Amino acid sequence: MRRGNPWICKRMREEGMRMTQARAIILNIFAGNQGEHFSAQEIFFIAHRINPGIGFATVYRTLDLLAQMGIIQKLEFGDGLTRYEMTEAMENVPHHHHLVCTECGKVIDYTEFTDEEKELFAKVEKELSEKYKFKIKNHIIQFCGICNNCGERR
Amino acid sequence: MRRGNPWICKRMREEGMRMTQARAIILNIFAGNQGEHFSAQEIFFIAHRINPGIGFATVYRTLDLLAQMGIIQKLEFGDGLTRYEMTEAMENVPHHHHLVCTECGKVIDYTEFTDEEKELFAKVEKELSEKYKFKIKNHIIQFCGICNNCGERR
DNA sequence: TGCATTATTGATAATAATTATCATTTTTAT
DNA sequence: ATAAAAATGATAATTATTATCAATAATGCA
Ligand SMILES: [Mn+2]
Ligand SMILES: [Mn+2]
Ligand SMILES: [Zn+2]
Ligand SMILES: [Zn+2]
Repeated sequence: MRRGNPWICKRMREEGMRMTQARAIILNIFAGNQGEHFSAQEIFFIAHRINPGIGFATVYRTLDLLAQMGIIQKLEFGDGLTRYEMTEAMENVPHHHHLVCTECGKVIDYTEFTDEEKELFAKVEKELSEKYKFKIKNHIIQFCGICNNCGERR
Repeated sequence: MRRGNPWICKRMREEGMRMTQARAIILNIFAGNQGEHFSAQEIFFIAHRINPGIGFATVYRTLDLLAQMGIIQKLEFGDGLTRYEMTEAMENVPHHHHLVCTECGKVIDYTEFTDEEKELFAKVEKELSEKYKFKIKNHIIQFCGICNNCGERR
């Protein structure tokens, strides 16, 4: 079986870690499902279908590891589950923000940013960094409200 | 004992709910500690000091209720605990965003927004609302990174 | 290719946060 | 004061996540 993105393999080897079957499978799940926001359970079930030997603990460990490495990012949308998606450090992953429906939990990604928006954000990050001596690595932006569906059935 | 903000009492009565001791105590904790981000446990311990009869379940129920009413807001900063703060629907609560240290968990509130920033945000919300038919109620904005303290000890 | 070393795994138990249950107590309107 | 209903607190039950540890698989080298 192909053992996933060579860049990731290299980074792992450099830190004395190994590219294992379980890790490759989980990475593939993320790579093959752009735009999804997976919980540990969801990853477990999908991985389990591919290799029924895989255990729950490994899923949690791998998610932690990949998050540490900056390959995936932890997200919480208020439904009590931690969710994960690939970061834009990975190729083909566009920068995006989220719309979260507080009624049904639906999450919409959007990627349309005006130049004005991008510039302003860069400026704000720079100012905050300096003012608070804070090394900003990324931002999480969610607009919370009521989605199309939930709005209608009122 | 004073039974808290009349506006909140009124809203509760209107929906057939009652302004109870426990609720008043918890509301007071929030009102008296602007800028804190309390977990259920923290609220429980403080409330317990004021009235040792108060129970854990009531704390959870009250936090849920107040969040439903839009008086407090749920926040998750990635430390596994759900936290709460008063919303700007309450008087004396300024609109603000968060800086979150991914190393030690420290959270900084900041309230300095330029007019440019505010205008742009209003515009973006409006455009998103229309494009995705999404009633936006509020937004959660966090800049994640490494705080002053954690940065130095590297 | 076979082997030794050691990171990783899977099964399982342990934690810890949150939710559900239900008899008892408060609140509120009369 | 009283009756009806909402709310509470003690406690058990769930549920997500972590820790443990013997067994397994990945890696570098002979
Ligand atoms: Mn997303
Ligand atoms: Mn805050
Ligand atoms: Zn919805
Ligand atoms: Zn820090």
